[in-house]
Amino acid sequence: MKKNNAEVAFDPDLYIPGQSIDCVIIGFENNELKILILKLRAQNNWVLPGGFIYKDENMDHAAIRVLKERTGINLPFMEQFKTFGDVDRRNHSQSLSIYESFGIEGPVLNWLKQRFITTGYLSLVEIDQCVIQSDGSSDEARWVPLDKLPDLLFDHNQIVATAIDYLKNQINYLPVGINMLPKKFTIKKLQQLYESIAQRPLDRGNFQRKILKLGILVRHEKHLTGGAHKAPYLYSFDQEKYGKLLKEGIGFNS
Amino acid sequence: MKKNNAEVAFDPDLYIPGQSIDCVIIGFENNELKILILKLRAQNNWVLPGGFIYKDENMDHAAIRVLKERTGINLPFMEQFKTFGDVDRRNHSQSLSIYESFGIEGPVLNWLKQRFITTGYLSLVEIDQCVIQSDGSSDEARWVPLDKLPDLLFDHNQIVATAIDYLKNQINYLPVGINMLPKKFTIKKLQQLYESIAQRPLDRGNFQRKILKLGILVRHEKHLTGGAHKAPYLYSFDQEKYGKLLKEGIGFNS
DNA sequence: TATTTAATGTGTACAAATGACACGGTTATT
DNA sequence: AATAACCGTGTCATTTGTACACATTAAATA
Repeated sequence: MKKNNAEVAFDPDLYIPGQSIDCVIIGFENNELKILILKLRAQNNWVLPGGFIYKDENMDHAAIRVLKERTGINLPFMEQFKTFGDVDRRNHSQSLSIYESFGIEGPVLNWLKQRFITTGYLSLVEIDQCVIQSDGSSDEARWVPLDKLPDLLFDHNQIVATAIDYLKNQINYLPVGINMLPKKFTIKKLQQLYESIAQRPLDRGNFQRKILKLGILVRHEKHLTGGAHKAPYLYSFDQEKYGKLLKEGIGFNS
Repeated sequence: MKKNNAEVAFDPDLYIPGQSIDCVIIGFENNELKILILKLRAQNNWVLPGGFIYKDENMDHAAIRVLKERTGINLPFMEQFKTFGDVDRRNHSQSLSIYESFGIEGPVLNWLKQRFITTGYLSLVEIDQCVIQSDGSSDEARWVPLDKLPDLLFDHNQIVATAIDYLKNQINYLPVGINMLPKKFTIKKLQQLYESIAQRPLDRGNFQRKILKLGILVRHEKHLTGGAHKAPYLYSFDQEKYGKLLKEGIGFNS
């Protein structure tokens, strides 16, 4: 089997053994939250974008780099949410067949066969702005709604669930709006985003009053829709004010 | 130098390399939060109770075992709060002199010299009930108020700070009262505990109303104080109700 | 041009929670 | 008997949450 660049370049000696990173990349499309998953090359196995940590690399940096390598997505920051350390979190026979299909053997195989503890990182992104470019380890990428997630490898379904739970809890401290929506958006879109995270409907009038009162939105010229109705205004975030506000938390009730 | 049991027994092959656990044990005494720290044997270096993970051991279990080994404290559960993965989180020359003073050399020394990523666990305890029994790695244990913490080794001060922050944030979901107070306690004590976590004074009347309304306290016979005043009532928790309530969260404002 | 449609801005009314403070009753000590 | 400090509860103004309503605006289209 022909080895591609990704395989040839993989030198386990460069990485911390037994420690990995998995990324939960969350976007918002069609009024629902979606997760980015990858199909491993030449297999029918779906996984989260993940990888290993260089021996001379901070873990937070590894999360950013790993995501960039696997998907081409370049983010300045990712949020650590939990470390998963159960012995049996990887199903061993499952792993073996994966490595086999990659044509992996010898010391590299042994390195990969060891037990791994993984740290979950999450990030909120605008799906439209993500141009997925695989490094060869996967041959398909897909944005999947939460309720349509397939069975992922290992404990990755649980990692996603934990991330979503974390997002829901930390909604007031994470840059939800500014990261997941296009620069300009309608208040309705923003409300729908909050609703899909909080998993409950919010009152339009109250939401509007509250979000405008925060003073973090800038109103723009009107939106030109194709609908037979008044076009909604477009807004964008006042980045500076938004950033300051996030530190104390935005007072939404999840 | 005579080797004690702890050293002789230490076989790095049993442990996952490069991965450690550090425990922030939080108690309440003299109306302030205190942290348990250990002084390394034959040194003037203070650290959090910490250790390594067996290759066939879940990480959550390792936290419980490590604490038991280092301090004799046996807890059924600990809460993971963050993983620390900066390259320079251990000061290297500092580490070396420590290992030297333990008489460590050869493969064990090399194993310990590697970079470590550590996962922080915290637990809330009743200080009176903790009988500290060292495994020999430390020769003194001390409960230190937060504002009097000395400089700890490595990034342990930062780990403590992160734990306290986590506790403050999760106050409504952690078994604060039931773990840190004796079985029977006065409402005033409970209030002081909450105040020391929230780091702000609470109104007595409102606190009393709120906590009683939760229906998780059982009132007992009166307290016999030595004070020249009406004795306060003693309460204990209705464990079952308290447990249920914690899942949805107790509505205190930190 | 008139009509339809949906977005917008605002009003209101009620419930619930918060926060600050106060009052009278209790009981061991002095 | 006086005192000290606790206990339970009351009050009341303020804020916040929640649900619903209504009039206005502007875009598309019939």
